[in-house]
Amino acid sequence: MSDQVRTRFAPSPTGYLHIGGARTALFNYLLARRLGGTFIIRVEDTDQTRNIAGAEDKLLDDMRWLGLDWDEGPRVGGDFGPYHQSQRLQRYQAAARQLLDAGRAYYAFDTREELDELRTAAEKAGGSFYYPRPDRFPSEADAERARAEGRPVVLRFLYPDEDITVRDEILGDVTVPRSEVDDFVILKADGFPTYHFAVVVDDEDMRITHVLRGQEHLINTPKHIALQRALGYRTPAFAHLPVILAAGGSKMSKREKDKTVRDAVRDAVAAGTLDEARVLELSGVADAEQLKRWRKKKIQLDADGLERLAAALQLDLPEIDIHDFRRSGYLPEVILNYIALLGWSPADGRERMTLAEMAGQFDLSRVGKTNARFDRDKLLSFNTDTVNADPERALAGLKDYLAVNPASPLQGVDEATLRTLLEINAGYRTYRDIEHKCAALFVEDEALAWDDKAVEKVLRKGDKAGVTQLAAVRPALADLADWSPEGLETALKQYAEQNGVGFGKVAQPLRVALTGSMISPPIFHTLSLLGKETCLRRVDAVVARET
RNA sequence: GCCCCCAUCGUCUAGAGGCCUAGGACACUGGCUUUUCAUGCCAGCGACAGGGGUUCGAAUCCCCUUGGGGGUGCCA
Repeated sequence: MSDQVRTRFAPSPTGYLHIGGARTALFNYLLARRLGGTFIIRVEDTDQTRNIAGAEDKLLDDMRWLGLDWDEGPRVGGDFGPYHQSQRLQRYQAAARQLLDAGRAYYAFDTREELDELRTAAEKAGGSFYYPRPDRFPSEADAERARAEGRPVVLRFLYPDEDITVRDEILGDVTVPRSEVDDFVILKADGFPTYHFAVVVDDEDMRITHVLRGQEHLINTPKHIALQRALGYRTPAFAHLPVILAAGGSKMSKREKDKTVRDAVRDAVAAGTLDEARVLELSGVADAEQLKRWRKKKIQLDADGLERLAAALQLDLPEIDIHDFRRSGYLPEVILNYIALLGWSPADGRERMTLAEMAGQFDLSRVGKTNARFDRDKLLSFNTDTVNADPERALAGLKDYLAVNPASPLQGVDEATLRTLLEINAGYRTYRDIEHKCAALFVEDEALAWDDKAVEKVLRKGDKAGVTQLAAVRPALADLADWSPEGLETALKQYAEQNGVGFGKVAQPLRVALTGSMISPPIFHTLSLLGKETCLRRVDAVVARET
């Protein structure tokens, strides 16, 4: 069938899969699945200065983790490859030759400096830069000469003298005036194609029928249409997706992480909990001068530096990349479900859907036009429900969480205990929550984090009532043989009753003494998991210290 | 500056001229459950940006204003 639907997701290997990229990938996936078509991944690695080693693998791993399987592309191959633009250079050169021969493209030799100058001048004059098309196009010999002289040689497209209308499946007809587009570069000086050119050639070669991408590409689309016409290609259907914005209304970007850390560092240094030298060491920047620049928002820290600082400050970084959400303890199907709703609403009005259910009813006509803000609370809510609904799924998810969080205190905990943890934490929101809540059960006594407010309120307040209570209940615990949650419950409730104290008066001091905080799993499980010996040791230590 | 896109509760959205005294979800507030934190259950609060038209009738159509977003690269 020649009208087989073919969609593609075309990321650049510059980092992890971004949440916005994931949404674009998802919609392309859903459209292909819904229409019984083919979903393709193509790697757009034409900017040699921006490619990051290892990024492609991470990106594809994130796609796999999400469950967005592709039918053609890297790792799986296909009949329309290669699927890396860097391996398709001959194709672009051939297409460029075709345009050159047809008089639809011409050589240009301007240097960066010359172009910058023209741009600045145009800006000063209050207008947009517009490449001045020469009266006579340089010849092949001129190009040779320029090359010999060491000038950059690029190829520019002769943009047609007409307004071009994009028929967008979501936005409707959008006309971009001819005056807004100039003779843009299609082949760079290094012989690589520009994005605009590569996209057009590849989409044709790969028989792409539907191009779904972010709205930031809308203005570029006339360039692609003009190119397609000049080359005699088909023009696929276009659909420009609304942008996903951060809660504050700006674009979701790594900058948010930077800001979070910068603010926290400032506060910590002011409070004296973190010193300058340590900041410099953790940040990973070369010297104090660079650190100063970072403080002034002139530069951004790299991911590792941000991670180290966040860890030192016990700070949770805002999630931006899919990998961030994975590390924070969200389930992939939840993320997909949530981001699908950012811009799309199913006809049946349901909100909770599996990938297959979404694919069963995805429809471009139900994709909205307005930008959507990312709401972590709603994502959290979805995750809470999903993770608490299916114990087996939750266990697998927890194992995955541990696989990407090597420093987790839960590392090395056996499966039976993990199951118990899941059970006694029923109602948890993310795996990170379980980790926070249960860390005290798996760290050494010396490593316990003491919450001053908890100690004050539960142990010291009222003439050390809590400490007194601890000392009083201690013998009962020491005498107890059955250290199971049930045995503990029987014994402790009996103790409370016999001594005429509210159960909370017994449980809370124990909680703080054993975990250093007012937040923990149910008290009987906390005791049981910790083991009798550890419990008595921690109680004794607190009683000794606070008396 | 110029060009393009957008505009319903705090947020995501339903709504395609009368079905809307505008529905749902999340958040928020109050109550209940509870040994902590969560979860759960119940109830409540809460929007058609403003102004002009068109029409018997407008959240829905048109125009203007305002606001938001995007673009203006040999980045994608």
